[in-house]
Amino acid sequence: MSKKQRSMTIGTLAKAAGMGVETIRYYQRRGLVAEPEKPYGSIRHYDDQALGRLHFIRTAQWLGFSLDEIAELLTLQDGTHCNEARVLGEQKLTSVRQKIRSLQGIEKALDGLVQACSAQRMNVECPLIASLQHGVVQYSETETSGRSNRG
Amino acid sequence: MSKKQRSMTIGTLAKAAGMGVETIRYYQRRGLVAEPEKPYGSIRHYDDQALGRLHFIRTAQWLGFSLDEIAELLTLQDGTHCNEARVLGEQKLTSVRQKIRSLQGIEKALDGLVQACSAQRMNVECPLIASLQHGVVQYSETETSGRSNRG
DNA sequence: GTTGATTCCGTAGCTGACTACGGGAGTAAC
DNA sequence: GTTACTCCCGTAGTCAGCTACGGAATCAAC
Repeated sequence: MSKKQRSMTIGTLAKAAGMGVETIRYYQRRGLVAEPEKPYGSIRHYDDQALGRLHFIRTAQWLGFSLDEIAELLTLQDGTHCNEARVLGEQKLTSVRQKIRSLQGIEKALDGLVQACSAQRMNVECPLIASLQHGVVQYSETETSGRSNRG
Repeated sequence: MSKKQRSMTIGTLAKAAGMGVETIRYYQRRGLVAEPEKPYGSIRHYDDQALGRLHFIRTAQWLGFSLDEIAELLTLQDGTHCNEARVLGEQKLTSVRQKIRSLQGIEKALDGLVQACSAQRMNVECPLIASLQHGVVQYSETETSGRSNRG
């Protein structure tokens, strides 16, 4: 059960984790990964636990968690806060499903417009442009792309 | 067929379009909407065409177009470039469908984890946290959320 | 004719997640 | 023992799409 305990420099660690050195240093500044002690006048060394932490972050990011949320997840890391973790997961799941619904609305609208464009032959007006101009597209106010997608 | 040609100040226009004055001025700087002539020592006035332009931008944004892409769409505005517009629409449609697929993968993974958390009763380890730690979640490398979603 | 809101305009700040730069120190290869 | 890479560290820049600030001019109401 004991993984080999490599001792890596930050560059090696970055390569192993598939990310840049600067990214790791950025996570350190954000407090997401620890900065190991620096031997007197030497260079820091990282072990597989550090690598595991980076995988944790990557996977959580993929699941849609922000770095702030990941920091929160990491405080629950001892595994004894399953309820809290589950709540965070459920919230994320809700927002993911919301995004999917929004995107499906967009897909439908866009598909209709593209198909109308393909069908159009001799008409002067382009259906896609026309619908943007005249507001034919009806969208539900559940934003996904475009403005204020940083909330 | 003639819409009433209101003459609006930028504030009124902003209200009508449901956006802030600063946003409109930002679009002007980006060249997305024109800045009307300013009467000698007076204030600029906007008509319904300007409002239409803002609706165009909003709707295109909702469809997933960036402001740069919208600028491109606006050059096709005369309606005679249906092919070009359709190609842009198809590209966007492809990326929207890609995003949906990614999100569905995420939804599935997250749903599994949340359900495992709900089912878990006396076990010490939280399934969500554990899977982040040990990399149980397998994700396809079609990124949607998280890192480098600014490409 | 004064108060108070709005416009004008340039410039600067915000968010999130990086990414780059620069200069000095440490380390590895030959 | 020199060359060339890598590390360290702080600070600053990037991207997209806004949002805010500040000071002067203009306009609307009373």
